[in-house]
Amino acid sequence: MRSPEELTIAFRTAGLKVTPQRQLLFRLLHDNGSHPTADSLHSAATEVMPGISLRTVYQTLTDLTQMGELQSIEVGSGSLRFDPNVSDHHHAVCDGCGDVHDVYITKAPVLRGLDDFSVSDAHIVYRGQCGACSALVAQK
Amino acid sequence: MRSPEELTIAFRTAGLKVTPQRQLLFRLLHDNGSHPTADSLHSAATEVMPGISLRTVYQTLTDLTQMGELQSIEVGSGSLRFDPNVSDHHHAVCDGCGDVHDVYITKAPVLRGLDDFSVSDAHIVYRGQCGACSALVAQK
DNA sequence: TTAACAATTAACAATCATTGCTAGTTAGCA
DNA sequence: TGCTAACTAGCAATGATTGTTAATTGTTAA
Repeated sequence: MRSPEELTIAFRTAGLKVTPQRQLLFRLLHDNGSHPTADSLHSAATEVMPGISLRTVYQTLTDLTQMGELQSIEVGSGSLRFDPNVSDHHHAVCDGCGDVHDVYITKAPVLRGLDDFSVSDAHIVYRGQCGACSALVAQK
Repeated sequence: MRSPEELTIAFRTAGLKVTPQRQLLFRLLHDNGSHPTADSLHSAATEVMPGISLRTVYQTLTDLTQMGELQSIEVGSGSLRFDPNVSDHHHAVCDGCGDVHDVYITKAPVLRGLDDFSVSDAHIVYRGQCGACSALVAQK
């Protein structure tokens, strides 16, 4: 995802308006590696701007996703998560704490059973235990 | 997933009861490669047994999943899908018709960025166009 | 700088998938 | 056959997300 300044230009160019609410969300999302949900973003936004609507957060997230500035991922936590990292990567979810980590593939998997299907995208979700949670389990 | 007959034994052994509703669902799921949702299964079940509750379908799906007879997958369609194929495999989703296909990996991907994370499971979702949908697009 | 207009916001209702609860029914063992 | 725990159906409740709308506010062009 581009910087708040660049997004401001991009939104205006697309005929969209740049409001204080959106600028705040641009800032909260920029370089955010926590893979937040709409709700957690709304909470963070409320700290700075009390009264901001959850609906507005959803709307902005949808806009950003449609513009390709944000990637939405589903990791089985019940709600969508948003990732400002739109490079080609995958995710590892800790079954202990639920945290989501970025993962990169250096060699793509070899497939069988995809005859007659043209793949445009692939996304891998790894599950397991992160370092901190492994340590917790081991100490018990 | 095992055969309806084997599941009957397994359920009784686990202290669970085998009702007509459950037997019907065992049959509807056995060798079912359509990756149905709870709702589509309920529709199919209703054809045979009018009045069967959606709640009962959910309950049985949960039981089967907990017993390891069923795998539940999320492919971004809004609702969970269930797969009686519990072998180690992945899925390809057609962006045209939404159909889900089974995919097998012959060589696992090589990773970067997973230091300090122990992986217990990985699931890949491929997106693209199935053969039939590719043909439709081409003819336009 | 201002007027005009389309886009946005907040609030609230509505939807969809799923789970919780409960009274009545039933499978399966003794 | 009778008992009891498990199951079913029905309905309420939840959580995430989207639809709607009246009032507000960016943005652009004069």
